Amino acid sequence: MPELPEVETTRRGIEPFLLHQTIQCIQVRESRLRWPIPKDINNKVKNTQVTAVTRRGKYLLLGTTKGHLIAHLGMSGSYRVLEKAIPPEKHDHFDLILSNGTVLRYRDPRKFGALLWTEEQPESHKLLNHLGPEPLSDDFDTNYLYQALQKRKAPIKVSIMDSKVVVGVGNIYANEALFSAGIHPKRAANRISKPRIEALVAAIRAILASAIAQGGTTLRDFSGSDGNPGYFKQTLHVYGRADLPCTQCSSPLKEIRMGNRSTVYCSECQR
DNA sequence: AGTGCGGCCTGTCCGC
DNA sequence: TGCGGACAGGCCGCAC
Repeated sequence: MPELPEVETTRRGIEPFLLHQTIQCIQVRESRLRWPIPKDINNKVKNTQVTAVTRRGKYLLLGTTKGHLIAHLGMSGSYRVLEKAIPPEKHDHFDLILSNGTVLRYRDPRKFGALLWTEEQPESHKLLNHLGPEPLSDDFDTNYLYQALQKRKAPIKVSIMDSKVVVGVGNIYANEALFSAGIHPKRAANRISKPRIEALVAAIRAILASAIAQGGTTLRDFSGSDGNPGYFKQTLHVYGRADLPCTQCSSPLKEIRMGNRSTVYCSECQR
């Protein structure tokens, strides 16, 4: 389940192989992803040059001389770089083939990922134009988050996972950030004091930044490997630890469902 | 406009 | 040991 750090690690891993290279074609074997890969995508990208490899939220953006490829890893997607084409395996849904022979191969068992094409500015695209600030940018600060939450009486956990509020905070890191900030996941978003919001902003930034830093060290070489940055060995204090002792106070962690998602917290440390 | 939920998909795990 | 079913989860798109 790629969270923002995994997506950023992927971006950094594939960028050196793609930048300034010419796309020869895209070979699609399975087009039925989250949305169908457009049938004419190959005509669009053929012979274009990659001018930028960027990220917005959990979307990867490949800028070319004619438009942008918008990619998403969904739940189980991964890219790897091959020096030359080798026989695809199960779930290897498409290859982006460069004119120098390098192949960017996409694998995604659950097919929740996406590959789309747009000729408008990607930030104007329907999938991106509603997105809130990047959690690691200067736009995401205490004042911003506090203001954004004032109209929301939904639980804080649901709110920070809403990409209109801030992008890239998935279930794992939402649990961890709330534990770190000492905030109960069910607390109404508009009933949290500014100092506590400040702690939450700091927690979100710290956790994501640390995971990205570890991704950078974990991932030596995107070429040849399975392309999966895998799970960072980052210590998870609550996620996946239901009924185990709190790392801070030793009382057993509780698990509830919120919006059909696993939510783990310490009822002593989080209020 | 904010909120809640269905649906997409398949590997993994659990209970019988 | 085999098998069916629940579960996991990002996030859009729709209903309320």
